Amino acid sequence: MPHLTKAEAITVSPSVQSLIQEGRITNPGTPRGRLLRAAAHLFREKGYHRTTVRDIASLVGIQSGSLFHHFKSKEDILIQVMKETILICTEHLKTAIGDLTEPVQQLEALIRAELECVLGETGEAMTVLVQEWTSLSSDPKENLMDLRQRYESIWIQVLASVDKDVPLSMDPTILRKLLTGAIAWVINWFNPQGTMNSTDLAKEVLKLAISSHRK
Amino acid sequence: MPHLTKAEAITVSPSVQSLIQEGRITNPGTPRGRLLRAAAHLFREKGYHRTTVRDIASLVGIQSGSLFHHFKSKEDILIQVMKETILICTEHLKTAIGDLTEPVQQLEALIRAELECVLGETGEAMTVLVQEWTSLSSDPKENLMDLRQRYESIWIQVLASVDKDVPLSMDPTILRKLLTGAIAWVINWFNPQGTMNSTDLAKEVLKLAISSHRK
DNA sequence: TGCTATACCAAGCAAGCGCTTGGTATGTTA
DNA sequence: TAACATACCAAGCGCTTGCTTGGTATAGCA
Repeated sequence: MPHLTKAEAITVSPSVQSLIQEGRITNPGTPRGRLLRAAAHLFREKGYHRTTVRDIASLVGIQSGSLFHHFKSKEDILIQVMKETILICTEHLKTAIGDLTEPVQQLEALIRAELECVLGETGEAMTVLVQEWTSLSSDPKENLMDLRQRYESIWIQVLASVDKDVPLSMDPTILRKLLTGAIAWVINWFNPQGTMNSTDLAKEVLKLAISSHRK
Repeated sequence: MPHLTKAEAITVSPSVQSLIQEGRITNPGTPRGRLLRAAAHLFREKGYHRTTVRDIASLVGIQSGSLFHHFKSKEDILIQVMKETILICTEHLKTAIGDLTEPVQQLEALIRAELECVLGETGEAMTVLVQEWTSLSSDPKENLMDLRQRYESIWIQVLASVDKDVPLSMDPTILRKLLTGAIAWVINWFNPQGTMNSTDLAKEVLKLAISSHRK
């Protein structure tokens, strides 16, 4: 990400495109959208606190002060990044399931989708979302909590349907929390350019969840 | 942790006590030790970057400047906290295995021990250790990497011996990475005061690892 | 052509940050 | 008892931070 200019073509998936058209997320072609992309990138690279507003501004080629024409504070940027990240990832989950009917296949699709979200451009935002949770004021917190809830409900629903089919090793709620951690952590060790791709990794994670083991 | 005074009795486990006597970690009764404990506590509570040297100093009741009599920089404090945390947790792993001979029992003991480390006082330090890894200069990094390697080798050894006994669902190296994430994440959702204690949780995590499932 | 909204710059302010300095009190050793 | 090491204080320096201010250029619309 050398520099974000107006000329740069922004390619997004169809599902994200519909989110833009509905006005649910910012168009990445607009100045505001470019700033959000730059912020997400930097948050991921060096974390929220070590990223300065000057860093973000210079990445899109404007002065740091001009940034506050688009956002009312640095925290506001974080909130927007978090919000749009959840929306995009929720959309990814939905399209990943698509018209798959087999529960286990749905689960594998969910795992792969979440892996790609974590490894993707806004990966850090998901971690930051938890890590910086305490530093948010309560108003945006509720909004985000609601969005996160919808995201999680997709998981719980699929896990429950898998459970009826192939008994899971444990309660879906706890399993989901453990999987969340396992998946979120891959950002710290997994190299998508290595011999193993995200599809392979998804199959491994699936093995964690599905097992015929029973106490 | 209202205030750390000299008078306060410091109770530590026998294994940690031997580490102190060997001079491998700082005595928590000394000023330096009290500062390290305060720092670990604050790093866990609000992260490394949001913790100021003034925060740490005021928690032990000294001026912020006096802190630099004991440590040459804030980063130095982080390094020491990381170092001692790994040493203590490695010791916990060893004593957890104890004289257990059954590999699966050893694995369960390891899981419980790591859970207690993560949920314990220095829990954040383990996360910070990864999160702030990039902000360290290369010299202390190598030292810490070596300590971490020894910690991980205990896990890999036990997992390999389990594999011979009860086939694991996947390669021990990958399994360990996934488990690391699952366990590290519990800090974000698990309440040790709830109906489920860390021993129960350890049994659940064990189920993730052990299964008769094979592709 | 004038009006307004958008997008930005140049300059800088107030607060907070890590860290330094010069000095003091206390206890230990020679 | 002199010399020294340890543990600290009081004051503040230089820098970075998020953010503000007053003003300008451009474009669409009336």
